[in-house]
Amino acid sequence: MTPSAVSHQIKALESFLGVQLFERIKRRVALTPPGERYLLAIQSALDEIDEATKKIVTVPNSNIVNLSVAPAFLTRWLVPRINHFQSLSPDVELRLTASMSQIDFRYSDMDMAVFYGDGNWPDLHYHLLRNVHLVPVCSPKLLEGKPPIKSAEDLLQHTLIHISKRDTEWQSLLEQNGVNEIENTRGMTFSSTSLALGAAMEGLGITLADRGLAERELEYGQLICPLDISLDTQKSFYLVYQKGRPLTESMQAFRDWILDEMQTEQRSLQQL
Amino acid sequence: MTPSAVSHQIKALESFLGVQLFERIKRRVALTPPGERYLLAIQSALDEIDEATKKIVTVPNSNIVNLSVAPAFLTRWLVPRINHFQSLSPDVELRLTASMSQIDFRYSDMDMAVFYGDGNWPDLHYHLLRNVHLVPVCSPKLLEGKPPIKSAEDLLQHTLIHISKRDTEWQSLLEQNGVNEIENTRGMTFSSTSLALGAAMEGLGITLADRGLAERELEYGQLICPLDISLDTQKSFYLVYQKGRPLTESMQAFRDWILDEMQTEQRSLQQL
DNA sequence: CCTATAGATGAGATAAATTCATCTATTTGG
DNA sequence: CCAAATAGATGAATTTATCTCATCTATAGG
Repeated sequence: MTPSAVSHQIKALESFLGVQLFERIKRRVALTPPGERYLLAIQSALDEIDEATKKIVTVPNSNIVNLSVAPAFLTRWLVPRINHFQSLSPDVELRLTASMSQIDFRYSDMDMAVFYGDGNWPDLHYHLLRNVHLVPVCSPKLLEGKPPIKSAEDLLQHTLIHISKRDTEWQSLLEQNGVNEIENTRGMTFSSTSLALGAAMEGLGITLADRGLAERELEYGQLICPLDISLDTQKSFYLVYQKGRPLTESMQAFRDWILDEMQTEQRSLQQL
Repeated sequence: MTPSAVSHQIKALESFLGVQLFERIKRRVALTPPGERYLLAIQSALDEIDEATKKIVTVPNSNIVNLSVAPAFLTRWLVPRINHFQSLSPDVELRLTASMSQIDFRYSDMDMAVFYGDGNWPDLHYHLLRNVHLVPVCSPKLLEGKPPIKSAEDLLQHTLIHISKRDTEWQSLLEQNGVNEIENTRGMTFSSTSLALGAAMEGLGITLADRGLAERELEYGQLICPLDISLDTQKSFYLVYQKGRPLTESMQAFRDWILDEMQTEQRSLQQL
């Protein structure tokens, strides 16, 4: 709203009331005594409306949180830890939806979301959860009886597993590691990280995955890192929700938990 | 504002709040518990705004009352009594304007008015001041050396004085008193009651006047009633002012005085 | 079973609010 | 002392919000 709009509105209000609310003093304005009194009264009333609106919107007993989550993050990070959150907040009910797209909150029932992206959402609150570093992973079975992989170039001897709409990831990683001319390599494409990881675990090839999201498979030896290189995607997972929207206590509980959990993991990783 | 507009606004508010305020029960709506709570809080706040606005608008020290008054009423009833009002409310300044038309307050600086009419003004507050009964009046000089006036028909032997735009008054009076065929009688027309009364006092003819407005002239013998008949015009003088507009203390003082004065006069008349 | 009615919806019209361009008068800095 | 910057105001144009109108669905009443 511009100063011009404010000036128009003040003029209209003074005309409507038949009372001068401001005294014009050269290039300044000052409230008149009636203006002071009116301000106090109206401010109080508007504060009450604001308070009542906040109370009504933040329904205290709304224990449901609707979450739209990037699928890889959902299945590989969140779901395994959900029990920890529930044990801390037993009365909160998370309603989880996997979605690869970045929903538009205006046309959605979702309360919060986990986006994978660059964090450029001016209309949203967003909290960094974790940066994404992609590393090549494959089944140990893939390498049995095969020459060891010692360089990025050696990766090309195998099937590269891509994820739809993220074709550039492999190319970026290879280029960063000295492989400049990449011919049409043998490959296959899946529509999601989960599917790609599943295929990799079956020994169908090598895919790229965020180390943190594949850590359980890596721990159990279902997947291994055949080469110690990684790609900084310049993208991250973020917790996002609408600006200007009061959070229920359940939403706050979830936000606080997930940020704290990420910090705890971050500390653990730094100690290793 | 139509039900349709209300429905739209309720829908928008519920969407904005993310809370259902009304429960739709077939063809009825009922407030939900959150709706009840919100209503109480918002109603209270809006009442405060309304109160603050009323207080700010009713500037306590505005001692001026602008009045637009039907001319006959002004000159013949109000002006003679103005001193009484001033003695009771010495700090109130009445600014009086004579106007035969019924002003439109939206386009006028007037605070209050005295209208002559039928009292059908739905957008205004109106208080009955007095009913208007017209009686024929003339100067005693007119009748000197002439046959006495014993019936309505005898009135036709004299010049009838009309007031512009109120031509039907004479005709109505005569018809009500048995004079059915009225030829084009000799007459003259003036633009106001005051002028007509002035002409009657000069012996130019007989005019119709409200008994109360001509009472001083009748008292002093400047005018007499040549025949004891009267016309109920179905119109009255009313004090009027805008609905929804807070009255200053001066306006209230004037309203209370004039209504009280009229009641006092009414009692006096009834005692006679 | 038909008519009337409450509430809701979408489109168009109207009203209100805001922005933009410009002005005047004052303040500030060189 | 003068030029540039700035606060507040104004009018016109644009944008947004609100309201009305037409219509619909489902229910109630005669």
